[in-house]
Amino acid sequence: MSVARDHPWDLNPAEAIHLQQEIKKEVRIKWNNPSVRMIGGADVSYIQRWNRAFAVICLFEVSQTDNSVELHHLDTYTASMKITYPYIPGLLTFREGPALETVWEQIEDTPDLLMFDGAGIAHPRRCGLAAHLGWRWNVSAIGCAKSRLTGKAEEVGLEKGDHVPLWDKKTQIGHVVRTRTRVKPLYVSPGHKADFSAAVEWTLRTTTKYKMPEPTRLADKETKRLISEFRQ
DNA sequence: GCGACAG
DNA sequence: ATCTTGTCGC
Repeated sequence: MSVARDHPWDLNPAEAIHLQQEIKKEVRIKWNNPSVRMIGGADVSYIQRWNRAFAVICLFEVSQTDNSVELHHLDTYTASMKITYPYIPGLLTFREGPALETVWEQIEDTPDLLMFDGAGIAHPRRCGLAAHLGWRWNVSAIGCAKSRLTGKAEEVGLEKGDHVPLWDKKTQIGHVVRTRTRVKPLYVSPGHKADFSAAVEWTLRTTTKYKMPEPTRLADKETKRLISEFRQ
């Protein structure tokens, strides 16, 4: 797939923050996908001592059955590269973006939705990983983070499917979503070309027996497999 | 000034 | 996120 909007990745933190503030103005949280036929899950793992990242996007075909869906794994695309950018809270995209984009460029068919392990607009400048890369690649994207970057929420119910809004001051930025009963909830937010409902619904629809949705869960598993192959 | 802080 | 030994449970 092609990159719709380009910009340099090697920005210092002040420049990166300024760019996020510009991108934020162009991120659209409107869902306009009548049918979802293909979903991608994206994730990155590292070998710390080699400063090396392993990025994966797993593609799934979606078959609708009533309220739930079935996912059929189609393809796994991968990339590995040296990491130069440090982890700075709020600037994760500048660390993981280049590796993920190398994977994205190998994909031939446009997914209807991309799911990321990280924040969408639930970010101090509304420009988390899923918002930034969704905008750059001009694709619908949502963020499913395992922990909170920013925002406040009421306690969420214990049952699978329970969810409460996540707020920054008086502005909603996402939801806290219980994807498995009595298991730590996810922090779900729209990235780009997706709204709050689509983010929550597709997160729940694609979650089966683990807390993470299958697309990002498989992508994570594949990054770990790449690392174990690389090590030996 | 002091915590909080996706991965 | 990674590193890292053991432990508990299906």
